[in-house]
Amino acid sequence: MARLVDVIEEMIKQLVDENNGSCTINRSQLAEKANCVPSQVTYVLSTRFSSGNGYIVESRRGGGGQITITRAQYMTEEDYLHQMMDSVGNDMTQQQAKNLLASAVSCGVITSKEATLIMSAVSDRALAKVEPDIRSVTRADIMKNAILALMIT
Amino acid sequence: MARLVDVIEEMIKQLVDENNGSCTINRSQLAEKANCVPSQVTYVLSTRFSSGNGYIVESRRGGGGQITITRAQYMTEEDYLHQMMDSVGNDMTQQQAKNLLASAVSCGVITSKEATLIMSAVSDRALAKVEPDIRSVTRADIMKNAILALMIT
DNA sequence: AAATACAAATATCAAAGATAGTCAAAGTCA
DNA sequence: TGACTTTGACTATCTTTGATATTTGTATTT
Repeated sequence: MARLVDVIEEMIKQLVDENNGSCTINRSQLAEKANCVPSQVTYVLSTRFSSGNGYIVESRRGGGGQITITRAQYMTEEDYLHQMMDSVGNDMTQQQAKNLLASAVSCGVITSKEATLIMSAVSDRALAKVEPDIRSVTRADIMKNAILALMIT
Repeated sequence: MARLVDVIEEMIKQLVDENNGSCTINRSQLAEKANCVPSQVTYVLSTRFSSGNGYIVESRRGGGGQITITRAQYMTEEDYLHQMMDSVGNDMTQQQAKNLLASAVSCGVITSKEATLIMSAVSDRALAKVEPDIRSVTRADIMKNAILALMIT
């Protein structure tokens, strides 16, 4: 009963790992392997492999079309944090925060302890008493401040 | 004729015990087992498994959604962090937060980077959009979650 | 060679489905 | 009476699916 998104995310990460940080896939073929519709792959790419997550995704349509996923590796810590900052919009869900931090940890930009700390600060639990309609905005504010703190330390 | 809350609390605690201090549940399924509405589970989690009670609760909505409950295991700086936790009341000013963190740093319980991180999360700036009358309460909530995070890392 | 038509991909977007959270009203108990 | 519990309707978030749009390569026509 594993989530499809997790399965696909894992498949892509493995391909990237196996190929020295970059892989090229055919969307329909991958979808067939994962037994899902092609747009599901697009969804996974946009939620788990965005630039805020430290990946570059390039694609081409038409005959012989393909998608190339590259893990950004020659990025300085400062650049990474900068991208991270940019990818935090006006608001942010708990899940988005978790994904963002997980990627930063796996890139070695922050420690898992730091990630846990930040996550604890932006969790729904911590923000329970903040009015629901500004919670996501507050989460984003806290996240941005935290990233800033990481930059200057 | 035990109360529902007690039944559910016991079920969850047993699961946590059986699984090495951490378990993942499906809210609806647990509710069905306990023969109650799903929101009752949420109620139990918020009244009996709060961070003040030494538990961390994380959740995810949507397909394959789930709730993970983890019991905090205190480590070497247990006493200090515990005291720290106790000293955070219901609410907390920015200055109080700063003082608390400063002493923790000087005791070597946390690094100054960690302190900066936490401070950034509870700063007035990060909480600017939270209504003033619940800002201090929110700050205290975040601080308690952060201390808890330090305990389990 | 340029224009056109067609086929072969990927992208987009919105609806439907699957969970969990919120909130307030009603119930219960000391 | 007041604090805690129980319930359920409504909301928020995340995933899955599929119809439609867009882009690109290639074959065909002029």
